[in-house]
Amino acid sequence: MQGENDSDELSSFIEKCRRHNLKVTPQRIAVFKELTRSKDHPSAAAMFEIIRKQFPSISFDTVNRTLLTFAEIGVVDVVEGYGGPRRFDPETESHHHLRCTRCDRIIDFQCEDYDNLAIPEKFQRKFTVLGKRVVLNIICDKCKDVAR
Amino acid sequence: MQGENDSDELSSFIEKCRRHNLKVTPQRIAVFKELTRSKDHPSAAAMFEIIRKQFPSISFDTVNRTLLTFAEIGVVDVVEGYGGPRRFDPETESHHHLRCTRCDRIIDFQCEDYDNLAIPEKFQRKFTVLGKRVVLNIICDKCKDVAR
DNA sequence: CTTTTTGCAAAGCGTTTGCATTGAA
DNA sequence: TTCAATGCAAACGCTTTGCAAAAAG
Repeated sequence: MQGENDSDELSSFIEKCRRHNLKVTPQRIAVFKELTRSKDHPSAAAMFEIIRKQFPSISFDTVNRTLLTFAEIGVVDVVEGYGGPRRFDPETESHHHLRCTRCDRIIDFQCEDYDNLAIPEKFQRKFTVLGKRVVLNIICDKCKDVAR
Repeated sequence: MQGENDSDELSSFIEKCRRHNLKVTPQRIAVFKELTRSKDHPSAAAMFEIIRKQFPSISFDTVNRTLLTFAEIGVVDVVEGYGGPRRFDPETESHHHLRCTRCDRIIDFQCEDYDNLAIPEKFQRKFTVLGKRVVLNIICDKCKDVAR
């Protein structure tokens, strides 16, 4: 059953590539599969380190470019950062973020109240509103106890 | 009256420096004054370009380091970014952001409904919650009409 | 066969660091 | 007089670019 889901996801990914005239290469499949596996918000470098274990000949460059390409077609999102390397979010459905200001960990969460937040009408008139996100800045459980 | 506010702000800035054992240098004052003037979300480079007009001998380095120091003591915030240079927010009171996904412009706005959003109790228990922000992703008025 | 993608290397930004000099307190 | 801050230059990290070789369609 999990196998079914995986291959469904893979098929619709391949379909998406076709729609965008992107060739389906082993490298792109490897990056995609790692994205579906990830529950994190990895940088390109982090993705590269994981993927190269299974695919030693892949280059950092390809991983990075693939992630940027995927961001353009909506396979990943780029998440908000505060100075470090660009980070990607495999979860493209609407959700919200806890962000530890000490260690930069980002934790996804769902919240209906936040999803249902009204967007002020004046903004809808003036702009094209693509989406919204609530970010809660926190000091996470791991960092809270560490002396400074 | 505006002058009164300015010198009030300056005095409390100087006071803040003293509390944090920071020396009050002409460079720091120049950066601070430019911050109070700014309604934008400038990068260190942008701040440098503006400040050097009034203070030609200041170095990029000092501007950058000063902004980082100010971020530590709460004179500025670092705002969420999506890959470009780190950007600073002179407005440190609670507010929310419109963010154009095309040109990266950030527009501040106030919204009581958003300010009043409850923070899920489970997060308050597990973490130290420092603050929250709603980010609305938009295509801004200037970018909307530009052909792509 | 054509066109995109890959891997590599170099270049390009932006940020950070080390250090001698300067200046605030 | 002391110690932090500044300016400069070099180092560093991350991202982007150009290009020849390889692979997808």
